[in-house]
Amino acid sequence: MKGNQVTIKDIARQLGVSASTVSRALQGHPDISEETKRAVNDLAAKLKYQPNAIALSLKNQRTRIIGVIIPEIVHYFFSSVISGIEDVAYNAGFNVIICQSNEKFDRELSNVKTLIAQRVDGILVSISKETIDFQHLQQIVNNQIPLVFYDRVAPGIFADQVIINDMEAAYQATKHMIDQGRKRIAHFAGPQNLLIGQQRKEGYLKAVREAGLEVDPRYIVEADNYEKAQRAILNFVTEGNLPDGIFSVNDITAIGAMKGLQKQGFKIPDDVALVGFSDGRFSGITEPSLSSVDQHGYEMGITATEMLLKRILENKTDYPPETKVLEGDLIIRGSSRL
Amino acid sequence: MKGNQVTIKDIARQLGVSASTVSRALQGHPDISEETKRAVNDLAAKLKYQPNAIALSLKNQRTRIIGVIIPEIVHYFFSSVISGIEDVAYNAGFNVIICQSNEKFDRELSNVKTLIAQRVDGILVSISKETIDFQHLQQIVNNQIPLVFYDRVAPGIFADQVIINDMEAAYQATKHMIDQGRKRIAHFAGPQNLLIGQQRKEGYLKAVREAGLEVDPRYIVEADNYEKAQRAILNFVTEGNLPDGIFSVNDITAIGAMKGLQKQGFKIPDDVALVGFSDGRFSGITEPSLSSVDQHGYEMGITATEMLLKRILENKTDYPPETKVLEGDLIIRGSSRL
DNA sequence: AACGTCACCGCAAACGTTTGCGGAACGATT
DNA sequence: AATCGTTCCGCAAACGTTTGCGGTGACGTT
Repeated sequence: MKGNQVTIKDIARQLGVSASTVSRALQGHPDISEETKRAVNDLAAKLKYQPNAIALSLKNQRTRIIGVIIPEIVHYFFSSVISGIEDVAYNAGFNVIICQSNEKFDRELSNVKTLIAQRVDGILVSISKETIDFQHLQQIVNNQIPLVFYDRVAPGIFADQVIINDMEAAYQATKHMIDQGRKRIAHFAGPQNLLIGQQRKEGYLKAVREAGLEVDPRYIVEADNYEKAQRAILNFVTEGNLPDGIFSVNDITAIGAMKGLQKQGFKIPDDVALVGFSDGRFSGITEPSLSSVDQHGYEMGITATEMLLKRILENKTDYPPETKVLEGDLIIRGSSRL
Repeated sequence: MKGNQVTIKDIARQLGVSASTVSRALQGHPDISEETKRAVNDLAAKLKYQPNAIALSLKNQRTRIIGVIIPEIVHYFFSSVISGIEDVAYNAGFNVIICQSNEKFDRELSNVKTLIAQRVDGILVSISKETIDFQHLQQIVNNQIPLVFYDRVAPGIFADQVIINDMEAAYQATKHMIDQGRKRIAHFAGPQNLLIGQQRKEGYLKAVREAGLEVDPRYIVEADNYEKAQRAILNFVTEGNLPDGIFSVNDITAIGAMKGLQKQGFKIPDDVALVGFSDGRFSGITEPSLSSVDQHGYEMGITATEMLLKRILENKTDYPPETKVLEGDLIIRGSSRL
């Protein structure tokens, strides 16, 4: 972009008319003669004129851009969400600016500032694992920029949100193993400052308690990635208290557990049943295939963006925030089926 | 964005000074008295003033935005690339607009128009599987917008590109199986209008020929996804000409082959060796784990963005295009090790 | 001849910011 | 008293576009 892009003024100059005439001609305004319209449109096509979206944004006070803050793109779930967002945005004529927080609070902060500076028409946020202060998000609301949280919401912020029914899904996943006769079920939990971490643990606890089983604190381990899962498995083995079922906060953790157990010579699901969360491309591929909760990332992206676009287009300032709860579907595969 | 965002004018009005004074005060211009500077900065902080990036873009004729066209986000390789792009862009103070072509030519066309209209400072493109006409990409060059292709390049367009040494990597992958004594090696090939499809096939052919093996056309199948691989396997089985090694154009195809073969009761790697391409998160997870070529998506994103930023920042119009070739690393795992 | 009615088009302002230039006020120097 | 140098600030233009308003000329009607 160094000044050689064609503008309305260029067309006007070459045709010896004013910029306003060109503008109106391009819009088919009735005030302009057919002859002029033809000349303008022909020249515009010849020069491959593209209206300057920046000038339009400045004039119209809207950018037709929506900003997305995402913890990490390289995750099946999150990239599915982006895909859903992008599809809906595209069909509505909106563009998408992606900002990755990399699970860092500082970067999330910077992302919010950037998106506000860019005057995006709306923002979609899933907060980072580190985020416990929410002033920057409040700032979005204060600036009257429509805001929708997806998956990981910020408590206390008056905004729309779309989540899945984490507790219920976690309950179903755990109950499923109990129904198969498992008695000592562990939970590999996520960060407890994230609502989804709390909810999934709650669901697990509910199922365990409801079945009259003992809640063993040693069976609740904070482990939310491959390596931590492997270490947790080793701990179980060395301490001699291996569970007979594990509900993990996500798939990659479950797979870490699977690989760890198999390395130790244990059989899945015979010795230990496994259920993950947020059904990724992995699940069908492991041996045995992994039971998991399908989190419907693509649908979540679609839903969140639709909610956001609704806010943007009807731009009402009175804000009765809405919460949409998607159902997570437990998909039973080889890792938990006897 | 409906006019309630704080502008320089708001600050100026409240302080009874002009907009120019506020602007200079915020930049620490020496013409402005310390007293005024303090007043301006205090008020700006209090009102949480954020400079309007759109106005700046219009004035400066640069947006500090780079546009990315990507075939499909929901792929480990492509999402890794985005991650690399986003990291470099962020550190350089640039934003990233993502456009997904969904492997459709029409959508790619529309994406290009959008990015030009948005007057992005540079564009990164990996072309769709359908793209055989390149005028829209030439349009980018004509508009003097810096352009870098990554992974899937467009022939005949005078622009930078970063690719991996597909032929060599494919050659190594195939040769590796030959070295292990395989004699009847098949290739599951990608679309041949994509350079990467051609190159990987070339590498395969080179290794086969070099070993003095016969090139059997029945062993070269156009199959680049899970389902097509499964069908191809079935064909092999029913026709009774099962290969003893398969080099696939990507991992998901290799995994389709693996699952298909296992379902038929064949042993991997004993009966058939498998090697995939573009090492994803999958590879370590299958049973047996999948040999693959690590395509270094994250590094590719970094390299491409660095090349692009260089073009943007030095903004020279004379264009000796550069091609960077990254090395793909063959990673040998259980699926091809005897 | 005076007026009205069209059809067609241009002027200028506005969006928010930066910046060259000019100018006011003041003290200091001749 | 006139001039000069500083210090500090405002005016206006520019980026590309849209749009209300006004203007011009041609033609028809009285």
